[in-house]
Amino acid sequence: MPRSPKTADQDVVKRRVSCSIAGALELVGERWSLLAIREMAYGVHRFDQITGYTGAPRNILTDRLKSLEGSGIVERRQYSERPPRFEYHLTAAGRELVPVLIALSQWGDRWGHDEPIESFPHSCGAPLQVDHTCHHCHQPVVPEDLKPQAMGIAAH
Amino acid sequence: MPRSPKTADQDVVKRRVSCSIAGALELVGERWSLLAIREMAYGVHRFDQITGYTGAPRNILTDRLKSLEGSGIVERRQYSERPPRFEYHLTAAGRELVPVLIALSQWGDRWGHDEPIESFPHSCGAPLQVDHTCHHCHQPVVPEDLKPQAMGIAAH
DNA sequence: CTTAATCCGTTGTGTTTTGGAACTGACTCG
DNA sequence: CGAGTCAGTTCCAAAACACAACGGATTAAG
Repeated sequence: MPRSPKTADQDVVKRRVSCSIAGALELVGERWSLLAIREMAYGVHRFDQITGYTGAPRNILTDRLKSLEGSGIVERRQYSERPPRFEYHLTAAGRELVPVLIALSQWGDRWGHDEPIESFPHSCGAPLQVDHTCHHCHQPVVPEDLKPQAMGIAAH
Repeated sequence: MPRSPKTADQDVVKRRVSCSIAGALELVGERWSLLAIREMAYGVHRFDQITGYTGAPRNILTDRLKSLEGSGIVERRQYSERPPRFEYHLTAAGRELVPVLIALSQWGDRWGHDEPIESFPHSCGAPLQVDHTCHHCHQPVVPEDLKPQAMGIAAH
């Protein structure tokens, strides 16, 4: 019986625009953006190096860096006057994307289709494996925590 | 002086292909993919509902779901025989993307350009704020942990 | 029985975004 | 001078995208 219990559907669009995930993806969800951010997090700050390491086409990277700068994620620092040259650095907002990168990398380690890669070592020496815990109750955050009644979703 | 200390640059491409972040982005980095995954994590499993909530064009969503199914992130379950109808569910791989979604949403809450949104409540009741800690040493993971000597990056 | 509506797509048609490669320009080094 | 570096820009073909319309299968309403 393909007939659902009829949910209010006027606000179909409301959820989309007022969602932090969609909002984040609007700023960093385009191709190459997160990879460029990864490079800067690694400590790579020069245009040519970023293109080289990410594989991003130069013109695309130009665009991405420009828009990331516009979003306050990247800061453009001039390091040479007379051939005007710039370095790209993460702002505080950019640095706070690192958990996203780490989460992606952990997932990629486990489920990516490429050969198994050695993961980063944490500063403690052990291979980094991140636990996600609630700041308040210190319990691990599980997938079901994303499935809340919040935002007026009828239970399906 | 725009002159770097000359680094070996033959393996410029090596890093890109052998990176778990890039690998993950190849599978879920396209537009609408993560939003569709978000919906399934929320418990929304039907085509029309997913298009409605995400705003993704139908044909694009068809593509995305197909490719996510091919990557083993989404499972297509038939729930009606004679008008053949399907539901889309996350696999284990898909469910493990939830930390990525949560990290993105936390970032979006703080830095997204839209109006401040109320965040999810955790199951403990408090507004969810996630701590990222090393599974071994239980220390918080900080941005600098991503900047390692690993992967043969010369210090810049 | 006829008409409308739901649900899940597919097709068709333009627009936008990409990717790749070549080109510019201002230097630097030997 | 000639080769090399660095950071872009420009050009163009190819791919991805958005929108709207169409379709078949079925159930609900009048």
